[in-house]
Amino acid sequence: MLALTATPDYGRDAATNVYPMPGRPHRDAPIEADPFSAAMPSVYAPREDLFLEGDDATHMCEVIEGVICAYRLLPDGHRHVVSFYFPGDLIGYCCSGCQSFSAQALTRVRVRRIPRSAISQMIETRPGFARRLLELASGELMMTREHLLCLAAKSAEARLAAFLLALSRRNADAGTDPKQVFLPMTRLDIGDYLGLTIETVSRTLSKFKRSGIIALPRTTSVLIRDEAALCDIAQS
Amino acid sequence: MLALTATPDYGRDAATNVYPMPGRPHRDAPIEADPFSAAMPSVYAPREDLFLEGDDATHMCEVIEGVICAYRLLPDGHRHVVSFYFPGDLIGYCCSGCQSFSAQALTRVRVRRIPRSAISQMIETRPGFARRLLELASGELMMTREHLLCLAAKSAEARLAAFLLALSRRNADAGTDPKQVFLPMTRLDIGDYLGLTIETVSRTLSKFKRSGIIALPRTTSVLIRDEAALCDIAQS
DNA sequence: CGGCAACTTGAAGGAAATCAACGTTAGTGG
DNA sequence: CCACTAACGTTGATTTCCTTCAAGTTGCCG
Repeated sequence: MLALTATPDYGRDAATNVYPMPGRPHRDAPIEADPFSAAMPSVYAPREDLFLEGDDATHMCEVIEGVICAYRLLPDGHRHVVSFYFPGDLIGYCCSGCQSFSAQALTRVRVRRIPRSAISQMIETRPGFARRLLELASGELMMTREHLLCLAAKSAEARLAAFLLALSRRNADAGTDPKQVFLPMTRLDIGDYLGLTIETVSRTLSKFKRSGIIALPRTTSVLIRDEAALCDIAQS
Repeated sequence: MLALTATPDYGRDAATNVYPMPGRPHRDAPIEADPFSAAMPSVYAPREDLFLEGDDATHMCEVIEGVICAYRLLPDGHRHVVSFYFPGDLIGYCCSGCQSFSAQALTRVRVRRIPRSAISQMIETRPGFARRLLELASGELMMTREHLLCLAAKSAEARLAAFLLALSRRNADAGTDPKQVFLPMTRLDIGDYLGLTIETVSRTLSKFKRSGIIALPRTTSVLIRDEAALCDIAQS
C-alpha cells in the first residue's frame, strides 16, 4: 500500500486500534497472558497521558476500566484522533518498537500491562497465540478501513450518525442499553476523530436533536430515539 | 476501535493493503512459501478483476508484475479505492475467510497464488512466519492510518502532493527514477482513492503544472520538478 | 479518419470551515 | 452555600474549498 507520508519520515506509525464500551464483556477469550500481569503503574486520571508517540513500546496494555483516546499531533499543530479504546481492548500488540501514537485517558482508567518480551515469547512457543494476534491486527485493520471509508466519502451528518451507531452497538455488545450512549469524549475529541470542527459536530448533533432522532439529556450522553433514521443518515 | 459501519452489517471488511512500484526489488525477504506456488491462473488483463468482495479467500496473492487496484462498491453506488498494490506486495494475508474488497488489474498483472491452507500450516509450524505476517499486517495498518490522516485533515492539494510523493518514494525504493512517476491508474481511480472528484484531481494537477512543480509529459506520467515544494504542500 | 473514453476547463452551487459572540457547566475559593 | 472563573458547548454570519453541472479537448484504437 501507498504510504501517504508527506515528508519522507514525519509519520512513522503502527499499533492498535480497538474500541468497546465500558463494561464490555468482550466475548473474545481474554488474551492468554494473565501470568504476566505486571507491576507497572496501572491507574490514570482523566486527561493524563499513558504514553506519548515515539516512546519505547515495552508493554502491551489491556484496558480494564475507562476510556482511552489515541491521538497524533501533526506538524501543522492539528491533532488527529486515531481511535478510542474501551475495556477489553488491547493497545500496542503490533510489532514496531515504538508507539505510533500518544494515548490519553478520557476518564479514570485502569490498564493491565503485558511486557512485550512475554508477547514475543508466546509467539514463539504458542502458534495459537500468534494466530490470535494476527486476528486482532486484522480486525483493527478492518475497522480502520471502515473509518477511512467514512471520512473519504461521507458527509458530516453521516459521520456523526455512524459514530453514534458504533457507540450504540458497542453498548449492545457490552450488554448495556444501546439507546443510552455515553460520550466520555469532548466535542473536540469527536471532531478530531471524524475530521470535523467542533462547531460542525455541535451543529449536527443539534440538528439531530431538532429532528427528534436523538435527545441530549446532558452534553456527555445521547439518547437514540430513532435508530432507523440514524442508520439511513449513516448510509451517506 | 470503533467500527464505523453505518448499518449493523453493510460493511464486513479486512485484509491487506500494500503499494509498491512496478519492478520493486522488495528488500523484505520474499515470503517463505515458494514451495506452494500453485497452479491457479496467474495472469490478468487490464481492468480484469482478480476477485470480488465477498469471494472465498482461498489464496494469498503476491504481485509479481503490474499494478492492482483494491476497491469497494458502496451502497450509494460510489466506489472507494482502498489501495494500490505493486510488485512485491502481498494481498489477502489477513485472517477473515472472505475477501474484504474487490481487486482489479490496472495493467497486465502477474501474481503468484499461495493457498491459505499452506499459510495456516506455516503459522503452526514456524513461529518466525507468524511474526512476519504480523509485521506485514502491522505495516499495512500503519499505512492505512497514514492514509486516513491524509483524508481526515488535508486539502485536495495536500492529498495529491502526498500521493505523488508516495509514488515517487516507491520508485526510489525500487531503484527507478524518483522524479519520473508513472500513473497506471485513471483520474477516477486517484479520485476514489483520495476522496476527491476527477475534476478536482485534474484541476489540482493542472495547477501544480502551471506552478512549475510538476510536468505532465503524458496523462499517465508525472515529472516531479520541485520536490521540496511538493513536500511543503503535502504537509497540509 | 472517425468514434469513444479519458481528461481538462469553466461557471454555479453547496457543505463545512472560519470568525465571532453568547450560553452553560463544573470547579474553586471565599 | 454562593459567586466567580474558565473550559466547554452552542449558534449565527461569512468565507473558502470542493462538488456538481456543462462544455470542450485530447488521445487512443478500430
